[in-house]
Amino acid sequence: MKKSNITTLEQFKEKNYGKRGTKQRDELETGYENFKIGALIHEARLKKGLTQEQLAEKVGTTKSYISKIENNIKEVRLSTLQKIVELGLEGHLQLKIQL
Amino acid sequence: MKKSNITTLEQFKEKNYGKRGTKQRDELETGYENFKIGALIHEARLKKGLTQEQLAEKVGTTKSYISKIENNIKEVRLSTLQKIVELGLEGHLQLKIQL
DNA sequence: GCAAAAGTTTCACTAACGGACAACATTCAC
DNA sequence: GTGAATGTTGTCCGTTAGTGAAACTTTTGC
Repeated sequence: MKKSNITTLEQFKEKNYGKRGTKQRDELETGYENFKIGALIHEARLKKGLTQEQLAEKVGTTKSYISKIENNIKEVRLSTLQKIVELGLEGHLQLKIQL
Repeated sequence: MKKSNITTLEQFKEKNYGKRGTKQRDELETGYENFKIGALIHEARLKKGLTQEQLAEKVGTTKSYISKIENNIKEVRLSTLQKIVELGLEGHLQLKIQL
């Protein structure tokens, strides 16, 4: 495990993604493209300061699967994506259609 | 086809969903839940004044499948949802994660 | 440089699901 | 009521999302 002068998760997140409550810190969005979902999850995971293994455990899957999703090797099912976001990232998934 | 005093599609859409450019007319969003995606597509389709069959044809699928999606009998694949939104509804799909 | 942690890739496997097709039901205009 | 248009439902099948474990590579701390 990497050691640094940062001791709390909050410090980590604030340093890398700004203070809590800012859009930059709390919100991640993308126009949908297959190959961007991986990046979305990847970023969200880092913002939460989690390793793939930790995320996997919270969701009830394996780190190898998380890796494949982040690298867009497997397409995620919407229901699985929801599990990852809600259980793993403790966030909320939102869907928007612009006509 | 139902006949009425409305003669153009634009009139239909304006009457039922407001003027172009308004949020009410152009935007549909939902916190992700399985059973809400159907309603989202259903609403978007009506806003566009399309039948299930017309939508299906534009996307390259069948009306029976569209029906099942709208009624939440089948979960849509993300890639298929994208096709429906972009090809069928001529809209744009957006995905957001709230942490 | 070394070791440990984190991430990637491969392989084998299969239950579950997406999506097609055709038949059926409903709604609507007249 | 009747017929045409629209929407729903049952059945079926090929594809694939997801598992699990192991081997491998990259990154990191010291």
